Amino acid sequence: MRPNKRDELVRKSLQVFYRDGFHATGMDKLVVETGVSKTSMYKHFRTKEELILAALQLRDENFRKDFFSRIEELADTPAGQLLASFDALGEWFDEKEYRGCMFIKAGAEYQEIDHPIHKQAAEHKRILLDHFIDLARKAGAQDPEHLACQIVLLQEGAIVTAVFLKSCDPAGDAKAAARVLLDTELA
Amino acid sequence: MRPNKRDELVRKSLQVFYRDGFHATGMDKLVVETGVSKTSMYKHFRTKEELILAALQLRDENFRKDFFSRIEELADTPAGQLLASFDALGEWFDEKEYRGCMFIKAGAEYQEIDHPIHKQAAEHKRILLDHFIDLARKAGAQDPEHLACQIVLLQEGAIVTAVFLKSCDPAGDAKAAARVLLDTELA
DNA sequence: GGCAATGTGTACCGATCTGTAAACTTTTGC
DNA sequence: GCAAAAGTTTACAGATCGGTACACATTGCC
Repeated sequence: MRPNKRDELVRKSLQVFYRDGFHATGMDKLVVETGVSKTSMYKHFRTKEELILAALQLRDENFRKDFFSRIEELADTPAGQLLASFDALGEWFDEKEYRGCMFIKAGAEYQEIDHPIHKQAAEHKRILLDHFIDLARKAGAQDPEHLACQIVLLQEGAIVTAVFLKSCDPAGDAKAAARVLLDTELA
Repeated sequence: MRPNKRDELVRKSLQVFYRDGFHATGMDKLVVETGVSKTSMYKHFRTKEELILAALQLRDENFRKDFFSRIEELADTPAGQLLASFDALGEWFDEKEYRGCMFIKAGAEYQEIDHPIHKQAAEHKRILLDHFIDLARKAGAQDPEHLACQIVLLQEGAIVTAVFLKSCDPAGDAKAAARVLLDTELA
């Protein structure tokens, strides 16, 4: 089984885009950082945009897999998993390579709502929300959608705040808030 | 009192940066959009980065002035103002030019924590947090800092979510969550 | 062995990037 | 009224942008 060059290209491009941003990363830099020749890149992807979309798709798959499986490791009840999501986020924030959410940044650099990159970022957020709506329903919430939206608001807020205010404890504060909301909703 | 060209340049550059992003906005585009010649721009600002910093400073001043004064219009008690912040955000989200938070986007495009632009964005967030800590204290919270952090998490989450999930009601959901947290903290 | 797929290096295209030079025009203060 | 300040146009420098052309090397498979 040979290591597919295409996958390697996407995997490493993802790292560079995450570290340096999309507009700030030129194709020449990717040639150096990925070790894949430009000719080869353009055989796999017709444009830089297509490469970005592939990188975002990989990120989406990896993030959801890691995030959800970590949550399930940390708790085994739906309500517990809703809360455990903040512990999983906290672990992420503590990684020294943490640079915020790739999809928030993608949406920030490609702002037109019809832009494929923006739409892909929005879809990622939508899938996450749906997952937590499902968890909220299983937890027995009176209004699962409402509760899940609030949980997601706290998650997004923590993700953003963890970038700017390292002195705070966004994951801890968000978890405490989520616990109050959860108790209120399940009461 | 002649309209200062420099201020006009910063004001219009701010709009373009907000609409199109920082890396995606070249100086030549700014020449066209602001009507100020490039030579004149570089007389006022030695680099593009300095212009961005000036634009962010203007944004910081305007945002805080508008946000805080709107909050005080909507409520006259500290607790009421904490909640009213979400109504003010909701009004902002409904503007058709809404494109998310300028400082989140600045931090996303300039990610190194030592970068002047990143630091300026972080400072803006810090000032906002301090303001809400003050409000929480005046509202009689047991732990003003903790409550304010949670309020801010909800605000940031709503700001981000309003970009991606227009179908939801981030401001309303966040306000409802804030009310629960406030009642718990003041009980 | 041989062929096709997949990869490579290098050189290049036109456009755009930030930033500068020089000569000229308008506005402003006194 | 006049000089300094502030603004303008035009042109350009050097680098980098996304993307392509072409000739050559490596690999997997039968």
